[in-house]
Amino acid sequence: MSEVAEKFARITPVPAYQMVAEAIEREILSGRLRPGDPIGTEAELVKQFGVNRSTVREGIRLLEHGGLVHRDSSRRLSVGLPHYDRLASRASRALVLHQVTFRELLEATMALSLASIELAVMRATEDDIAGLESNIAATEQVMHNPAAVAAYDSEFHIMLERAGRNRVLELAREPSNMLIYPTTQVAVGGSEQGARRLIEAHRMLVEAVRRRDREMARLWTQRHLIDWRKGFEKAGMDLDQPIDTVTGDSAAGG
Amino acid sequence: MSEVAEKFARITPVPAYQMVAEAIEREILSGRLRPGDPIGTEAELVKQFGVNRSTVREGIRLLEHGGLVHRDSSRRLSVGLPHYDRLASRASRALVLHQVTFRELLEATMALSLASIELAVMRATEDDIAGLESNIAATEQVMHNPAAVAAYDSEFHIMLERAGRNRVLELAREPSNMLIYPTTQVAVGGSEQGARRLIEAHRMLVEAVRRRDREMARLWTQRHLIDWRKGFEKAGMDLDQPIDTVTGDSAAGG
DNA sequence: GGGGTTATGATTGTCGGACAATCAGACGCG
DNA sequence: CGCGTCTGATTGTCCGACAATCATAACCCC
Repeated sequence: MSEVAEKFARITPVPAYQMVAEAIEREILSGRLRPGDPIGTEAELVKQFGVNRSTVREGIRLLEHGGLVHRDSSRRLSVGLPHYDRLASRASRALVLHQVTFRELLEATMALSLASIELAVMRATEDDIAGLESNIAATEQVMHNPAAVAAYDSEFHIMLERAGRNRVLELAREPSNMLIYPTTQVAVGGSEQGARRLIEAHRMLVEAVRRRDREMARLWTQRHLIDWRKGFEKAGMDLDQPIDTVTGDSAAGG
Repeated sequence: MSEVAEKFARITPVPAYQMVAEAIEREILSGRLRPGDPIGTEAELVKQFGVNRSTVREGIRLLEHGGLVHRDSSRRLSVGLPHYDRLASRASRALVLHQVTFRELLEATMALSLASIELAVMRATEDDIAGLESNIAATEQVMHNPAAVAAYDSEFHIMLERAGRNRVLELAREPSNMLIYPTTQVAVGGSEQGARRLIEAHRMLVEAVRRRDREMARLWTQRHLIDWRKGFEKAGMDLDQPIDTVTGDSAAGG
């Protein structure tokens, strides 16, 4: 943006494997290749691009890693829809590397959750609500297991935001979701009181959604998150500390 | 979450190149390798892992693509901090592939911008404000060039959110930012009136930040986004249409 | 004829070796 | 000290090869 206009463009020799990747990527992004369409075999790509198989393979690896292409049963290549999870896991790793603090996570989650819940209040269907309720029931079953509670909590909020029918927000939330999960475990772990309050909050959130009561939904979202913070503080953690202790391989996912 | 406990774990033969990538990734994520640290040459990695160079290369390509490792001048490998841009570009590509609509983008942007601006009101420094002001000055210089205005607008909002000092939010916003940019160009393009209103809104936002006036900041953020939507509608686009028309290679970036 | 089994070919993952181009660093020269 | 040159190291790309696996077709048995 604020750069001086330079006389010559920078010379950047682009390696062949990268050109292979970009060529396929362009086809996909332009819509000429649609998700599910088969891409040729490696041998075919070798012929098409006129490069060696090693080069093709290096190029394909890039797309495969990014989720743009995907190997279904057997190992044939086909165009895939990169799911948010994949991007999210990478994004949350980046957040860990950047040493974000719990405070940042909390602030962002507060804003995103409030936005999500408002949309959910507007748009949730009966099916959405039924799903949320069965999640709550399942949570009650495992109330004594902090890890399981945290897992169901994570699922609950994902379902909730899906009910809001906004995929941009969904994608925006997911990296933080993955960071929240391990900390919820810590926050709930202390006492059974924690799990109880969590379930109550979930129940009130569903009730608010059912009544289309926006203010009630906002209120309980805030309470829920404040509880989360308190549980976290009670566990002796510092809000302004980077999140790198808790985040084990559990969040990595296959 | 809702799966039955199975007796045996699924058998997933992990290719060697992937193990190479994961091994290096673990070292980085665990902190034993810090950003900037050199990773060995390909030959060294070949010796360490006991696999062929082609295999090592395929593995490295993955990390390199994800930004976890990075080749500085010459082409030596070193650990890199994946910057949000890189993730964001991939995320916004995913959004396009999923055919999100302008309405989704607008809703999410509204929520995220309001959160950003509130933090910016709290935390912006004199330097931040000076930067924003010089951006506005620069925008005025190019008022007649919609593309340039859109570019400065994008920069403005990035600076604004950076002033909020919350990297989680920053990462959450960036994918949508990249989608907004091309549409701003469309929205402003119609009349010079559009650019004028945009600059006015920016000015009021900076003023609000300077006065630490949260309500004023929220108000002008909303106005700014409503203007954006109106400009967009005036250009004859449909809010509930997927965003795939405008999103050219301009957003891809090197 | 249908269901299971076996051969066959295609495809991928991995390997070893090779070479040109390029870069870092040493060397020599003015 | 600045400059060109040389040398070794490193990367990008290529070739050819082989075992393991998968898809498919041919086969056989009931």
